[in-house]
Amino acid sequence: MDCVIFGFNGDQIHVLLIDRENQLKNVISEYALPGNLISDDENLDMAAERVLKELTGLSDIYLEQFGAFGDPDRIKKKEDQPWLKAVRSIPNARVVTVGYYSLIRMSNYELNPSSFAKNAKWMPLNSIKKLPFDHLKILNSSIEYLRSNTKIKPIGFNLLPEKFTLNQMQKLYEAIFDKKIDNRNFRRKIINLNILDKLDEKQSGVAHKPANYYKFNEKRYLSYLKSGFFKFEF
Amino acid sequence: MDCVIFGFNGDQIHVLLIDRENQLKNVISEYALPGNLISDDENLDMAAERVLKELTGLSDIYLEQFGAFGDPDRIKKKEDQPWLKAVRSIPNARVVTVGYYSLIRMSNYELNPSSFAKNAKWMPLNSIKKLPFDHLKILNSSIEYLRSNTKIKPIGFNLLPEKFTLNQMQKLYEAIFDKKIDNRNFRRKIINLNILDKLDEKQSGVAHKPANYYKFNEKRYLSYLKSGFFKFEF
DNA sequence: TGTTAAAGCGTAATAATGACATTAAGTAAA
DNA sequence: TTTACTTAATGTCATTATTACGCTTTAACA
Repeated sequence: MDCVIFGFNGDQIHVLLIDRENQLKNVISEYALPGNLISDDENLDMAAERVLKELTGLSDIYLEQFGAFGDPDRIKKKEDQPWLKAVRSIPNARVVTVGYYSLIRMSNYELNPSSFAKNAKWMPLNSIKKLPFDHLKILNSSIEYLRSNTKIKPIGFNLLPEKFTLNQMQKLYEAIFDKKIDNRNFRRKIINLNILDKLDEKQSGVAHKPANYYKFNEKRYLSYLKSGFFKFEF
Repeated sequence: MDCVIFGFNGDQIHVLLIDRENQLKNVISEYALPGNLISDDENLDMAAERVLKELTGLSDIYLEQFGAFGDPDRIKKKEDQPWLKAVRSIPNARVVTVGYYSLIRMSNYELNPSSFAKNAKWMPLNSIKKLPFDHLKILNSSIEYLRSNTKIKPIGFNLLPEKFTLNQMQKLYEAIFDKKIDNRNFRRKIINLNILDKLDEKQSGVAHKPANYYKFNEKRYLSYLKSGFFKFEF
């Protein structure tokens, strides 16, 4: 099971990668998607939750399965062999992996490091060019999934701060779709969905007109998240 | 790997189920989703294609992965034990399965039976109440997936005859969404998508105004199918 | 030749979308 | 204290999409 953990810092989408064992620094990429084997007494979702918890200390986070990957040669790259030999009891065993993706608030993670955390790192999505095994394929697949999901389900709850401005939210959507959005149309659309509550609070200390803060109306957010439809395109 | 193979007969959605070994007729449900283990030299998609081919003789059919299922107790139901013992070398081994779904023209299948085929059977979706293992869960998940997919991608290419009337197509959509659709609005919408070519041919022998036949414009159909957006709701 | 049944056209009211420009509210610098 | 700067926030119009309908057409068949 492998996890693609997306985070947002107000500007760019990032992905949480873990540093592999130190002695293997000579392999092409030292960073990989966090993942783990599934133990006998847990189901797939539980395994994904466990990895996320161990890594970030967070639970109750949005987590969704987006695909299974089982090319016979997914662990056959030459440069991956040393690591496999060091870590796996049967290095060449056929392994099928299930991909999960999660959306988390980067700041949350930075505030709650856990045992694993010192070996993990946020990487800007755009800068990730190499990953071991088929992790690049898995990552690309997760992005595709994230995009098409974002078109039909609300997101942001786990990516934005508790209170946020509409502009921050717009930036998030722009980062995901890699596309500029008209601010007036964005506002109209997001507000008409009725998933946001306008707070009685403004930015302060900024050298321009302060923006109003909003928060998600959790009830409506969740009902959209489940029942599912929703069209969000620009 | 398990396959949910949907078929349409002009009226109801059906699912292709296979009869399990004869000696086990005393188990609660004799029919199950077709599936197979994945062999060492094939990837997941290939395994699904193989099962579909063996079962129906068809290839080049729409086939999509919709999820992985790995509850530790998915093969622990009491009534499933005799079958497992008879068929599996390690009956209690933890097994994760990957679900694929496929859409095929029922008539095509009936015309091209193959080795397996005599043990397989089309069941109307609505009548399937019991299945072994977690196959009911897998089936339900596939239906959900089919529905939400149908909202954003064209379907019908593999479910309808080569030539079909708009009414047949409408019936298909009505069957999938289990909902009546206004015929005038349906027509307008589907026609404006530009995925249909109107043929110079009509129904004959019907006791009412004969309907025009249409076929899919494969090029545009495929481009929608891949690039993906599209909104089809009523 | 009239009855029946589905095909297929049309339209009017309403809702959603896309494209576009200006004013408002703060800080900071002159 | 005035001015410059920066981002927030709002409004409108033309176009397109949606919903909810009614009516005419074309065949078979009695």
